[in-house]
Amino acid sequence: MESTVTLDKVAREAGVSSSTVSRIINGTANVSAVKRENVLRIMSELNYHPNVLARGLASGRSMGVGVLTQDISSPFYGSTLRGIESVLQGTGYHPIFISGHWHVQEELEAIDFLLSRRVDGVIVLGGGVPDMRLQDVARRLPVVVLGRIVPGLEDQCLRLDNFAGAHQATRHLIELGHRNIAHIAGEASHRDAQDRLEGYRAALAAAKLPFDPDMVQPGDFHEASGFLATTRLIEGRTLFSAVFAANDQMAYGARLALHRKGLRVPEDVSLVGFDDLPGSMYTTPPLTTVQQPVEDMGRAAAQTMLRLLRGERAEIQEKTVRLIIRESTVRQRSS
Amino acid sequence: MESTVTLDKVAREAGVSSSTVSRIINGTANVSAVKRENVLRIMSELNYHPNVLARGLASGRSMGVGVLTQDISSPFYGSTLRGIESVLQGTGYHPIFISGHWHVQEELEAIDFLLSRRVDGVIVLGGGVPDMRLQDVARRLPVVVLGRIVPGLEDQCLRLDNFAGAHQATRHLIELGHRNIAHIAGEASHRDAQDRLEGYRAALAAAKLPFDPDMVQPGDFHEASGFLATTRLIEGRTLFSAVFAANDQMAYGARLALHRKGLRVPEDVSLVGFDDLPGSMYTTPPLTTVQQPVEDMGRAAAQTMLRLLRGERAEIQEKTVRLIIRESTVRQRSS
DNA sequence: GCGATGTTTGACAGCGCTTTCTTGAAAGCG
DNA sequence: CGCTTTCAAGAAAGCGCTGTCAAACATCGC
Repeated sequence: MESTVTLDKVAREAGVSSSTVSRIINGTANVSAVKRENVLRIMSELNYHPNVLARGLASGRSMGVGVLTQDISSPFYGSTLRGIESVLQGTGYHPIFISGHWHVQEELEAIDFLLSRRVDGVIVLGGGVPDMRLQDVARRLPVVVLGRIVPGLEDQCLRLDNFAGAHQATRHLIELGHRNIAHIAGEASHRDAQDRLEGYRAALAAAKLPFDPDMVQPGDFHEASGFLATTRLIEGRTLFSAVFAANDQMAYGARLALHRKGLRVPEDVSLVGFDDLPGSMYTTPPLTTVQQPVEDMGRAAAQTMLRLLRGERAEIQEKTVRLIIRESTVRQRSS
Repeated sequence: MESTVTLDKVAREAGVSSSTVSRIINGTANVSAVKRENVLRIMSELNYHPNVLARGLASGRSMGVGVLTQDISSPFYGSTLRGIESVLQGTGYHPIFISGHWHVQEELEAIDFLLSRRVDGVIVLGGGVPDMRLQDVARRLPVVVLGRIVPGLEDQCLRLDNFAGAHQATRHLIELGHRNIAHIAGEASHRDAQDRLEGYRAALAAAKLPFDPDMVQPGDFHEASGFLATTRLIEGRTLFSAVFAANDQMAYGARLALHRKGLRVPEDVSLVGFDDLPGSMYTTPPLTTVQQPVEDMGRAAAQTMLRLLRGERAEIQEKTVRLIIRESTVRQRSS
C-alpha cells in the first residue's frame, strides 16, 4: 500500500513549494502556466487527493453542511434530503446527515455533533429543538430551517401553509357534496398537525358545517395509526362519507381499514391525504392529496444555505401547497 | 459571539498542560482524580467540544464511516441506512452518506470523496463500482459490501439469495394453481434483477411449466415501469393469472395498471412483489412479497464494520429472505 | 539604463489536536 | 538511607494544509 500522497510530496516531486501547489488547487493566485501544467500532471500521476481534514483545520472551513433530519428512512424527509443533496452536488460543499428521531435530546446532541464536526452551516428539518438553541447556533454560523418559523430567523425559515392546504382539502370534499367529513389528525404535539386540524375546522366553519369532535381521531403520522383511527371511526356511531387524513401515510392506513370493512374508495368513502408522497400516485385508487413540494423545499433550503455561505442575504421564496385531485375523491351520491 | 473554545484554552484555564486534557478526554493514560474532576468541570463550564477535524488530522482517524448508497430517498436504501445509523450511534463513529445514483462515474467520485474525507471505513450498498476499485480501497481500509460479492472480499460481503427468493415467490404462485405467471423484470444490468429472473425461470422449470419470453416484461425497479409493463401484458395476446414483480415498487405500478383495466387483485390476478417495503403491508390488498431484512442488513454491515475497525475478523452472518404471504395472492379459480 | 511597479514564488507560522519523549516526584527495595 | 522502578504530567514535534509576508523576478516608462 502506497503511503498517503500529501501536498508536500507533490510539491517536492514537481520541484515547487507547497504554497504553489496549494494555490493551483484552490486557484487562490496566479501561477505560471508551465508550473501549473506540470503540477497538475504530477498530481494525477500520484493520484493525489487533498486531505479534507487538514484543509478544514487550516482554513477554518470544513465544506460540510450539517443537515439535521428526523428520520433518514422516511419517504417524506428522504425527498427533502435528496433535494439538498442535488443542489450541494458540485459546489464543493457536502451534506452531513444526522437524524434526531423527533427526540429533542437526540436532536440537541446531533447539533452538538455537527458543531464539533465544524460544519459551515446547518439546515434543520422540523423537529423540536428549542428556538433559543437555534438562535444560538445561528449566531455562529448560517442556519436554514424547514418546517417551522424561528423568531429572529424568519428570513431563513421556510414553512408551508399547512392551514391553507388542509383548508383546500376539506373544501374540496365539501364541494363534492360531502357533509360528514372525518379527520385523522397527526401527532398532537406537531405544529403541522395542529395547523392541519385548524384548516379542517376552518373549512367546515366556512361552509357552516358543524364541527363534531367525534369525527376527529388522533393519529401519529404513521400508517398503523391511520388504520386504527379509521377502524374506530367505522365502528363508532358517527356516519361519514369522507376522510381527510393529516398525511399520506395515515391515508394509506385508512385506505386499508376501509377495504377491510368492505367500504370502497371512492364509491363509499372519499379519501384525501397530505404530502403527496411518491407512492401516492400509485395507490389504488391514486390518492387525492395536498402536494408539498418536498424535494423543492430541500433544494430551496440548500440554495439559501449557499447564499448565506457566500455572505449574501437569505432570500427564501415562499412555496405553496397544491391540492392534487386524483381518484380517491368523488361526488357524494345524493342519498 | 464567544471565540471557539479550544483544548488549549481549557488546559490554561485548568492550570494543566494540553496533553493532560487530551488524556482525560481520550482516557489514554492515568490522570490524578483531582485534576480530572477539575478539568471536566471546566470543560463543561466552557462548553468545550473537541474539534473533530483537528483530532482526525492528528490521530489519523476521522471516526467517520463512509456509506456509498444509491439513492438516499429510496425506501429500500433508506431502511438500510437507518440500520447502519442505529448501530453506529453511540460508538463514536459516524456515517457519512453519499449517493451514487446507480451511476458508475458518480459512484467512483463518491468513493474518492470519502477517501479524501479520510473516512476510517467504507460500506458500499450495491452499485456498479468495478470490483478492482473496491479491492483497491479494501487494501487501504476496512470495506463492507452489501448486495454483491466482490472476489477476494467474500468475508466482508453480504448478499441475499435473490434466486431463492424469486424461486419461492414463483413456486408459491404455482402451488396456488397458477399456470400462466408473468414476470416484471428489474433493470437488466442489475445482478439482483438477473438473479430474480433466474429464480422465476427455475421455479417454472421445476414445475415443468413452459417458459414464455412474452410473459417477461422489462422494468427498471420503479413504479412507472411496473405500470407500463403490466399494461403491455394485459394488452398483449398472452393470458396470465398471476404476476411476479421483481420488486415492490413495480408491483405497486402493476397493481394500479390492473385496477385501471378493471382487473381485481387477487380475484382476477394474483400479485407478488419483492423487498417488503414498509408500505407493502398497507397496500390494498396487502402485498404478498419476499421480505429482505433490509434494516437488519444495514445493522449487520455496520456491526461488521465495527469489528473490522477494531482489527477483528469480519464475521458477517448470512441473512435469508422469506416469503411473506399476505392478501394479494389467492388460489387460481379452476377455470 | 535605472528606479518604480507589478507579479510570481517560497518560507514559515499556524489551525487544534494527539503522541512521543522527557522530567520530576513518589514509591519500592535491600 | 541511597538506589532503582513506576507513574503522572509537561514540552514539543508533528498531522497536511492555508494564507501571510517578503523576496525574487519581470515589466515598464522616461
